[in-house]
Amino acid sequence: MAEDIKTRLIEVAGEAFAAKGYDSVGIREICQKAEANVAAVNYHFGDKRGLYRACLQHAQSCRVEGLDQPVWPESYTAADKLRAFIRRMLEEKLNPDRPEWHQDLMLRELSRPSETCREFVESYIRPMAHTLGDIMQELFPQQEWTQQKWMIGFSVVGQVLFYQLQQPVIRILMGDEGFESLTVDGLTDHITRFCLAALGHGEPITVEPANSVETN
Amino acid sequence: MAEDIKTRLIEVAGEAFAAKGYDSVGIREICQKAEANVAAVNYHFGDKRGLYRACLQHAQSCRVEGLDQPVWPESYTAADKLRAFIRRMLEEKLNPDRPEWHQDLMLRELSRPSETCREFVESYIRPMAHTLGDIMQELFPQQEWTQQKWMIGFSVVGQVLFYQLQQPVIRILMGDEGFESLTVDGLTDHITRFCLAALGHGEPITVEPANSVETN
DNA sequence: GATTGATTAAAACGATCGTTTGAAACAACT
DNA sequence: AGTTGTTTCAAACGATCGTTTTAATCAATC
Repeated sequence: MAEDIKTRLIEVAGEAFAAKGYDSVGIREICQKAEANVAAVNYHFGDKRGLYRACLQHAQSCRVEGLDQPVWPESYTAADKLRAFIRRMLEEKLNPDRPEWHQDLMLRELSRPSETCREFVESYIRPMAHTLGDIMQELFPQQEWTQQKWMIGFSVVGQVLFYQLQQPVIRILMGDEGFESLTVDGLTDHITRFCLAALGHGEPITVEPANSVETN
Repeated sequence: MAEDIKTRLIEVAGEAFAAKGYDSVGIREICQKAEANVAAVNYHFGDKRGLYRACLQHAQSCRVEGLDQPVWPESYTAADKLRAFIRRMLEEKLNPDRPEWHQDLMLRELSRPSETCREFVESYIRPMAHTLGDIMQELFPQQEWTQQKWMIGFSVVGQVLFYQLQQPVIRILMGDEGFESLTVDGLTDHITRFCLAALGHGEPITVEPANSVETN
């Protein structure tokens, strides 16, 4: 566990907030896990809301690089960029160097309208949308940015986010072994080919016979 | 407002639970809006959790027909069925006859593992997955049901759910007018064509020049 | 009209919530 | 050693939580 109390509190509280929600976590529960006194929260963060804000800020500051202003290799085609974009989104959830609660907390904040939500969208989501929009522009150079391109972007991101937001459902539907047979490589490949084919920039999905994993 | 207190409590509490979460809503707040006494909750539902369960049950019992065991017209091709499936999923959110909180509450319950979540998946989601699986089977008759077909199904559903789960983000990204320019018809058409093209059962998406709505 | 059972109402219960208090512990410097 | 400023601690604060209690109200039956 971390040495200083402020860090410990943020890590413990962030995980709890992400898992159960702001109101469902008491500061006594947090402080007990963080081996701190209850007054530590108010002393270091002002109040509970301040601790929550600190968690959110910490999660945002640790976000994965490469989604907002990525630097692609020269040789990359638009298809390669799309594949890299999708992979990085998927990796963001599974990155072992980063606690899971970071993105969980941010996704929780994004799911309901608030001032924090707006700030997050502008500083975090909007650049991603711009990156994806540039890739789209490369796929359809002659066109303007219309409602349809928003929908295409949402089709890409929606597929990726499904595996992060609906994890419990997937686990029940596919079973534990079926769920754990999903890999970043496999998902990246599927989603990328699915999207490219839909956009006329790749061969349609070909269904292959049952492989080693039987998911019934 | 409804006549009997039990119904009023369920409607008021369900809306609040769906919007803010179980722990963030007090029974005094609920009873005030429902014009009931605080003791009414414990009298009619045992305790707060009982009221919550009643809300969940009510939401589930009012679910839209046609997703679990749909009856397609004889003339429908697999593509037609897929389109109808997607449309009904989209309509489920926008159905004016049904309060929004019904699906919001269910989606909230589905987002975290619990016994209720498992029951919901088995009674509500699994049949939908089966319906979608049958459509897939019709598109690829010779194949067996493998991990890949799960991923294809998730690609379909993920696109639809995005518009329900990420509504605040979409609203901020596209702006209010841009968001409100999205129609069930338009979304159904886009997602259906996107999926069919990806699966090699339709022409790829063609990007058209800017239409009447400028969403920048 | 009295009685019975079901429902509503006001008040209070103990528990827990976020927060504050005031003193103790600690470190750094004169 | 003494002083100063910072951090930690146990205890308690008032407020609110879900729940219970007790009495009042109502409807129906004898």
